[in-house]
Amino acid sequence: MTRRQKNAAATRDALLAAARRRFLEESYENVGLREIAGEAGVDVALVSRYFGSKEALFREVMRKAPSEALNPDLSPDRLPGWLAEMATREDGSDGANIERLLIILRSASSPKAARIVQDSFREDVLDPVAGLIRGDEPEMRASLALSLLIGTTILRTIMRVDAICECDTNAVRARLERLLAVALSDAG
Amino acid sequence: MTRRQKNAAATRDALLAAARRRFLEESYENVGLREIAGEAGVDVALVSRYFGSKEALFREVMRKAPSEALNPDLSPDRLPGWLAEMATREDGSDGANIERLLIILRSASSPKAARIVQDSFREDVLDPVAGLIRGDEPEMRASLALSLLIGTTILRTIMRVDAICECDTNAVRARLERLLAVALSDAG
DNA sequence: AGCTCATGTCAACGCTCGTAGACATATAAA
DNA sequence: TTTATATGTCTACGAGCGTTGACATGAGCT
Repeated sequence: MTRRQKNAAATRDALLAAARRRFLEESYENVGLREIAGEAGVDVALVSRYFGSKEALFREVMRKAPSEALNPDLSPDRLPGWLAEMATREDGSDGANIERLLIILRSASSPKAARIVQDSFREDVLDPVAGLIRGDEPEMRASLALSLLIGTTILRTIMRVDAICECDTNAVRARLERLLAVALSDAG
Repeated sequence: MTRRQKNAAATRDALLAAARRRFLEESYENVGLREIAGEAGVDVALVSRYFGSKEALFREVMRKAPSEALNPDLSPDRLPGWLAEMATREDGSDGANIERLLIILRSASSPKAARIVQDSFREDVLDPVAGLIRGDEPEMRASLALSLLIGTTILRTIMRVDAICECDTNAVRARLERLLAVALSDAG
């Protein structure tokens, strides 16, 4: 029984998209290839054919994940507001920018994905933010700011803490923005 | 071949200790019962006998994990310094206090451990900290402060970010303490 | 139309996992 | 010393995993 039309590129894209959706909601080990293939409406074997291995598929997901998150044109002054908005954005709206970070956090403790995830964090998240910062020890200050983004993301998405999820988003955002400004500030 | 002396309590403790050590370094799914039993110098089947199931063993690890982390006698003024010190403590020293949080973070995205982990975070981490805070919306402010602790812990332990790991610890701690004070402050 | 190769499906392999039950043996009571 | 029970070991099951190779079939060229 062959139901699917034959279109290699479309199939590859469907697999990639399904994989991204799944890896966004569960960790590397907890997403099965049959699950991904099923969501893409395709047989499992095609993962091997098009990507070689599960690890390679995951790497490709990371490579293709939206990274407009880190707009290098952003001026340093607007960085706190922008990070705060990203951290408090509702799931419904265009949260695509934070997708990469979420995938990273979900699979951070998966041995086979750890390296990929660490590299992606460094290259695609930490370095761009640090690059926007002037003054001493930009990496350290960027790390502290990103700690806030990471922490709130985990509390909201994984721990489901109501005080962050269901409260007045504007209040949280304002507080967060102030915190981020302090974290990024040049004052030692 | 029966090498081990027969001592139920000691064996149970050995299994529990080995499980805690493993769960501290890898996520729920990535730690096998054979691995734990091996580290305890015991056969796998004893896990079933003494704890019933892997999930029950994990629950017991959570139940027994050190929770002096959250000293309820701590005065609110000292909270920022205490949290900052916990976040920057070297691995070598007595980092036992942060063990529970690390286990929580490692297995947060493991479906079978998620519930246990979420409950433990709420009861053993968030509530105690929020209980120390006066003023409006203590849970929200506690969440923001804990976001910093969570974020820096992930960057240090899982992402291995040098800017946080290998830099001048005192500088990071001072900055962190200042941030935590802002996060916890009553000012809206 | 007929041929051909890319594309998709299917079945199965080897492995590891959590778990269970039969078996062996050290310990303690009789 | 003999017996009984708690304790530890061994084997194996069934399920799920990633991966592979053989097989089917549709699309496009001649």
